[in-house]
Amino acid sequence: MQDCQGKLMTSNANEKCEAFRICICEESGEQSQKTEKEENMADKKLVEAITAMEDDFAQWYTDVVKKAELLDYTSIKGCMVFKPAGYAIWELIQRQMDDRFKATGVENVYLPMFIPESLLNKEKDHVEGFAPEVAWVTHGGLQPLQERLCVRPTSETLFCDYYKNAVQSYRDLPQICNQWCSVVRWEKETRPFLRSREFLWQEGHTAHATAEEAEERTIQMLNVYADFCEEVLAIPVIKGRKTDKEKFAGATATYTIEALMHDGKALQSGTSHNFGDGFAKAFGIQFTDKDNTLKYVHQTSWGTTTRLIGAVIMVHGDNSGLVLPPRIAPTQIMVIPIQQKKEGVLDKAYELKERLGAFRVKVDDTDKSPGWKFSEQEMRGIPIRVEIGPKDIEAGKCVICRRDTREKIEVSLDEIETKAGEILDLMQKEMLEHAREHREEHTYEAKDMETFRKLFAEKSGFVKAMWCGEQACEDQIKEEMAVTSRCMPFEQEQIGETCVCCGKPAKKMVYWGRAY
RNA sequence: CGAAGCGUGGCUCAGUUUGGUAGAGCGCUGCGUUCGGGACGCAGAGGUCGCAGGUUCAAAUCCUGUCGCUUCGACCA
Repeated sequence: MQDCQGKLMTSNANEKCEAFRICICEESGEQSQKTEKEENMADKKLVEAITAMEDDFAQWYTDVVKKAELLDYTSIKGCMVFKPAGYAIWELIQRQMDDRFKATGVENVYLPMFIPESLLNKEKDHVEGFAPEVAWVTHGGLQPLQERLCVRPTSETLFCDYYKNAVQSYRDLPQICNQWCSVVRWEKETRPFLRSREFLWQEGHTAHATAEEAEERTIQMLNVYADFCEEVLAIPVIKGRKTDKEKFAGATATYTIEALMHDGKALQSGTSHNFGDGFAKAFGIQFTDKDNTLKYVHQTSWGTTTRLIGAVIMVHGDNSGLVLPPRIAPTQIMVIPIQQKKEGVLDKAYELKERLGAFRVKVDDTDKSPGWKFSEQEMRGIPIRVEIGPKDIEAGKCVICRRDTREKIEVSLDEIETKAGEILDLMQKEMLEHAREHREEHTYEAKDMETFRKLFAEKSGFVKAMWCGEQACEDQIKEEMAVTSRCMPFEQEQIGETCVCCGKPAKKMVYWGRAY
């Protein structure tokens, strides 16, 4: 402890102070009052490393992204380097989501990244929605192009162009395709993972013989997303339908999953659209049905993006950095040897790694101090670490420390595989529970405008309130307090009889919030 | 697109007001001592100061222009 005090004074590597403080509280409760002075200093110095989320959530977010080495900026605004730690998370998301897609009959395809302007222009609402943010290719080599090409902001038009030829008969339906790719939207303001000019995503596009079948697929994929978020990302979501004001350009209905971040702001985490036959009519996608009549197909599209990584950061992270749910943690277990130069310590660490081979496990055998390695593991969000040193080896045990609770658990070396598995499972489960508790605590109800205003002035979170269905009320609420309707949830509650804004008879209960 | 801030070794920044031999800490390399919550010593390497003009005997510093990044708003995944 004296040692650390000394370090506090002389070092400007700061996170250790926070870590030290927490360690004291854990190991011996009665010592907590003696360190008030140290705590002040620790709090002050910590700010330089990872900004406390209570002080400045946006800065905390950026700090975590940098400290966990997920991304790097490049010389182009809004275009990021996904570093190994960041890309590995995306790969795990991709793999697990893709498995769930395939289980519902989805096939993967790949379409070009360029869209001729004339093709983009075919569906009026669609082009109006995206025109302000498309990037254009005007030259091929040194020659100007006859027709400029848009870099896809989304691929509805390309899929339509493809389906137009691929679909002739009812026997060619349904078409259930998905592609993993990147798209470009020239955003003014960019933020790592949440809003970049080029981003990675998947976009599913389907064509069906009937409206019912299209609607069924739209909802089915929304459910896939919701289950994925909860089971894999440990993020609880609200499933619902977007109002007309918020729906996708060109869609007849947009469904969404909405998640609540730690700072109480909402994040649209995935959308599923039903296009009806609007695109089919604009693009002429017709088929001959069993009754020998020509019909238009009914289409859907659905997408999720690397924004999900931003959601994970903002739902689970804390002031020591990233906290990853085990299922998407590129490294689930970090084995940290103590006094690794002592005979047999490293060998034991490698042996543990072998035995934990069922998990994604690494040994930190760098020559950094153990304290450094602990902080590093925490900033990177690695779910559990295994501390192993001479004392442990002698006692035939090791210490497992959980990232989310920082609980230290002594485990006999004989049962490390089972224990590690149990702890990871428990952590995955409890992270979802904690996120759900947080959302419940930050979900409010308003029956009248006064309460509604007060809630958004004083609290941060979702507010459930009734709505008449008129866009005028949405506009007024947005104008007045920068709050938007997040969705009309599938699970409706009758909070009141009248619209929170205008007082006319209410049609739907709506989740309102400030969004990312 | 509006507002603010910032461009100086890999990183964070000082130096710019008042022009005069490019600095610090961290990181990096080597050797040694350490190791249960960001250890320490010694020795090293590394920068045409965002870019382009201009003023001057002399520019990181003054002038003009330009490019870029970050944050906050409006718009959007």
